[in-house]
Amino acid sequence: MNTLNDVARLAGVSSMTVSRVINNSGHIGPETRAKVNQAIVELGYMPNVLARQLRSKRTKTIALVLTDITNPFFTTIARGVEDTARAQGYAVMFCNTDESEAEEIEYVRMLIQRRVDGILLVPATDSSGSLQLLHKHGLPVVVLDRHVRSGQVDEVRTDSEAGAYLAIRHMIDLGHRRIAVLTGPADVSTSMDRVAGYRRALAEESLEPDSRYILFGEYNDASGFEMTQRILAARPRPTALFAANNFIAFGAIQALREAGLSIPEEMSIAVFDDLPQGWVFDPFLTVVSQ
Amino acid sequence: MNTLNDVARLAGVSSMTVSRVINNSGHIGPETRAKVNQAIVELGYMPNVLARQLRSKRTKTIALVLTDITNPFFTTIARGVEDTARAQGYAVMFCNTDESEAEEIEYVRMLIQRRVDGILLVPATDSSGSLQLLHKHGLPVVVLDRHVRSGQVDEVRTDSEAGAYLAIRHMIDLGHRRIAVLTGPADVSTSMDRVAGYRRALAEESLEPDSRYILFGEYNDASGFEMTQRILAARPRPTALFAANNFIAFGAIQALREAGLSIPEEMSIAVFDDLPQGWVFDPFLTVVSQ
DNA sequence: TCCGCATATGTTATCGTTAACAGGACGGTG
DNA sequence: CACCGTCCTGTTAACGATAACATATGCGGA
Repeated sequence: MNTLNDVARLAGVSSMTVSRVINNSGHIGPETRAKVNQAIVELGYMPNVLARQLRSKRTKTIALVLTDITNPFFTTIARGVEDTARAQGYAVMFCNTDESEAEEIEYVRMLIQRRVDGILLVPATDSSGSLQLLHKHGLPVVVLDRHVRSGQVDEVRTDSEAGAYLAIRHMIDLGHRRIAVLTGPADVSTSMDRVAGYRRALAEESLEPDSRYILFGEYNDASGFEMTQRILAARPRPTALFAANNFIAFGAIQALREAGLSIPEEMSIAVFDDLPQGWVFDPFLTVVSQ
Repeated sequence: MNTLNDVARLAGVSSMTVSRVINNSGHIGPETRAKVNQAIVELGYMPNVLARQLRSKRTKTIALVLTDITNPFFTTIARGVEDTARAQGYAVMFCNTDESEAEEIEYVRMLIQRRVDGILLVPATDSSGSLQLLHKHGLPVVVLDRHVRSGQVDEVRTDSEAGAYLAIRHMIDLGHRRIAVLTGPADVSTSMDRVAGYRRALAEESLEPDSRYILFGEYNDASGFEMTQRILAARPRPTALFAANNFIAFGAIQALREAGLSIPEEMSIAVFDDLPQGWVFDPFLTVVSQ
C-alpha cells in the first residue's frame, strides 16, 4: 500500500505539499495541485488515517455504548447516531454491555485506548465507575436514556415519569382500578421513574398502590413472562398490566396467551416503549412511544 | 494523557521493557515486572492503540457493512458479529448502505483508509465495484447473505432458492393455486433466488407461473404495501402471497388490513425471513426462518 | 577454561502523517 | 528603495508505540 511519500516522489514535490493538497490547507499553485492529484489517482493512494490520527490527536470516531442493540428502541437510536456522525465525517463504534457494569467498564477502557473523540453512553447502572474513568481521562460524554446520580454529565432522555403517568391515567380513565406494573431493575433510573409516574397517577385518584402489584425484574422477555405469571396468581387479580418496556411486554403477552387470557378483554396492557414496526397488528395495546 | 515513556521513566527502565510487560512478550524479571506494573497503575496509563496499530500494521478492527441495521435479520447478525469479534479482542465498525452502491463504495474507501483488518460485506447490488477496490488493496472480505457474480469471494448465506421452494410447496399443499410473490430488487441475488424457488415449486405441480404474480420492488415496507395494492387489483386475485422478506410482509399486512381482508382466511401469507420476537402473535403467517 | 545458550534489558530506527518553522518570489506602499 | 504582506513550497521534528538488533549476565557442559 503506497504512502504519501510515494505520491510526493511521483509528483516531484515534497510530502508536505501532498498533505496540503489532500487536506485543502495552505496555498497550492494550480499546476502543482494538478500534478499531485494525478499522482494520487495513478497510485490509487489511500491516506493512512491511523498516522493522521496519531499525529493530529483526533480520531474522528465516537462510540455508542448501549445495553443491547437488538432492542428496537436502541437500534433506532444507533441508526440515527450513525447517520448524523457520518454526515460530519465521523465513524461510530457500537458496544453492547448487556446491562453489565463490568462489561461497560471494559468497553470504556478499550475506547479510551483507541482514543475515540467522545462517547455516547447508556449506563448499565446508576453507579458509574465508567463515568469516573472517562472524566479522569478527559473524554467528552453524553449519557443517554437514563439518569445517573453522580453529577455533572449531559443527559438526553425521555420523561419516564410523565410517560408512565399518562399511560396509567389512560388506564384509569378506561375504568381500571387494579393495575400492576412490571418494570426493570431497581437500580436503573428509568425503572424507578416509571414506577414513580404510576404511583402519582394512582395517588391522584386516591387509589392505594398495592405493593404486590409493583414488580421489579429485568428488561427482557423472560423476566416479563415470569413477572406476569406471578401477577396472575395474585388475588384479587389486576385488570390491567403496565409493562415498563417492550421486551417485558413481549413476555407478558406470551404468558397471557399461555394462560388463555385474551387481550384486552380479560387483561389490558399498556407499554412504555417504541415497538417494532408492525407490532401493532393484533393484541390491542396502549403504547407510550419515545 | 501519559505515555509509555512516562511509565518507563517512573519505573526506571527503558520503554521497550514496559512494552514487553504490557504485551507479555520476551523475558522480564519478576521484580522489574512488578515495578513496571506499579508504575502503570500509579499513572493510570492507557496504551495509545493508534501508535501500536501504526507500527504493527494491525488494527484489530473489522467492519460489518450492511444495508440497514434496523432490519431485525441484520440486527441479529450484527449482535453475533460483535460478540464474536470482541471475544477475540477485535472491535467492529458498522455501516449502513441503505442498498446504495455509491454509499457502499464510500464506506469501503473509508474503511480502507482506516486500515481495518477485514470486512464483512452485505453487497447492495451484485455489481461489485467495492469488491474490486477491496481486492486491489488486499483486504480480506467475506460476503454475507447475498451472492455476487464477480468470482473469488467467500460467501456465507442461506439457501434462498430452497427456502422459497419449501414455503411455496407448503402453500400448494394447503390447496393454494394462485400464489403471488413480492420480492426485492432484480439485481440482488436473494430476490432472484427466492423467485427461482417459487418457480420451481410451481413447475413441479405443472402450475403455469403467471408473470403478473411476480412483482419486483424494494426490501422495505412501503414497497411491500404498494406491491400488495397492485396485486389485489389483479384478476383473478391470488389466494396467497409470498413476501421475500419481513419488511415486505409488514407492508403487505398493512395493505391487506386497509383493504379489509383477513389473514389467512381471505389471503394467506408466507414470509421469507426472521421476524422480530413477538411478531407471531396474531396474523397467522408461515415463515421461513433463517 | 571456554563456548553456547537462555534470560534480561537497552538502543536505534521506523510506521505515515502533520505541526511548526523557514524561506524565496513577487507585488504594492510609503 | 526599503519594507511588508501574500502566495507557494520545503525541511525538520514529533505523535507513541514496536521491530530489529545489540548487549550483558549467569549457568551448564565439553
